[in-house]
Amino acid sequence: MGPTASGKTALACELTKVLPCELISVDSALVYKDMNIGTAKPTAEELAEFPHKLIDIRDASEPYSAADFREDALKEMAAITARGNIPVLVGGTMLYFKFLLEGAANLPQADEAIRKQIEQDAQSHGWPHIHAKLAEVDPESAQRLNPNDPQRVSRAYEVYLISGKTLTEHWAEQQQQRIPYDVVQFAIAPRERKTLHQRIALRFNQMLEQGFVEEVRALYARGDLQSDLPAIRAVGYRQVWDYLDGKLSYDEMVEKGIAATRQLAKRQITWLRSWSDLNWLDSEDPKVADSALKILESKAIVVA
RNA sequence: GGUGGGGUUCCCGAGUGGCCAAAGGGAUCAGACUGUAAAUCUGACGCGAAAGCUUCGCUGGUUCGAAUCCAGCCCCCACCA
Repeated sequence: MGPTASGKTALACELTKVLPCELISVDSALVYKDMNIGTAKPTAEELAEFPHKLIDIRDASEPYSAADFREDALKEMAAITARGNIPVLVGGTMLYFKFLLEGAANLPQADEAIRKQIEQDAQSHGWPHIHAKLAEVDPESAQRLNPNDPQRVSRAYEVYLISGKTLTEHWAEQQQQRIPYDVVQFAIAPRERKTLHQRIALRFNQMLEQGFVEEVRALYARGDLQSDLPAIRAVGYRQVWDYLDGKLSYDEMVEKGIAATRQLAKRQITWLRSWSDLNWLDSEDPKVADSALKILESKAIVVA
């Protein structure tokens, strides 16, 4: 795990060279096809040499969720261990890691129609109004949620409308579901925030040189994609989309794209700060892979 | 050289005598996170633990009191020459 632009992919590939392991991507953006440059997806050559599971498994118009991920990842892990290999999960979507490690309540799947209905209600009466309605059925959730948090308020209310049971009730029924594997967790990041910021800016500019705008233009030209889709809201894609829409100048797009990436990285680091049982690695360590291997040896996971 | 507009806290930008350490936005920092999570939301944001101290181009003045009024100076922009 690690913030964006910290060198996760490179490290994972290094490890597969020396260990009998197979890679599983833990990334909410890499699941989408035709979104390669802006997601810093491993290249076709890299993927040929180091195959990753759970990449390119959705069209940009299709939703994917943390629960989908948990299910998919557990399946892949079972298959990999059955082959006698070690599953290596690489990525920066911390909620996915959390779901995989700790499980989640048995909640109803998102319902587009109901979501739209709530959205419209909010449009005319404001989110605090929805929050108030939520408070009537699920005061505990309402208490916990900020009235201005459209996503969570909507979800909590949606859960009730779909299942007739509140989020609070679902949570109460939740059972412990620790992941059935021995887990060694690594976090990789540069020691200095400044270094990470430099890497992010450099990489964003490289993406542009590699044709990022053209990649988004192709998605834009399809005509069936909307700016509110999860895929199009991804960091960088959102800004280029706005540029193509004429809402941002090119320079503004670049500046905002880089800033959004920094903010993403910051949120990822916030997750990791309070994560338990982490082995921290330094992005700038030229021998990170060796450092990681030493830790694995010390835990007798791998024999030198 | 002339006329007009302008210089505000990291950036953009409001503020025209006290209610101003100064609206709002951005950036940044910190945090939250249970089926959208590369999402969404929250807090801090001149210095200081506080009392308080120092800011609105510079210098001086008017005033009980100035970012706001006056004078001079320095820069920027537009138009004229």
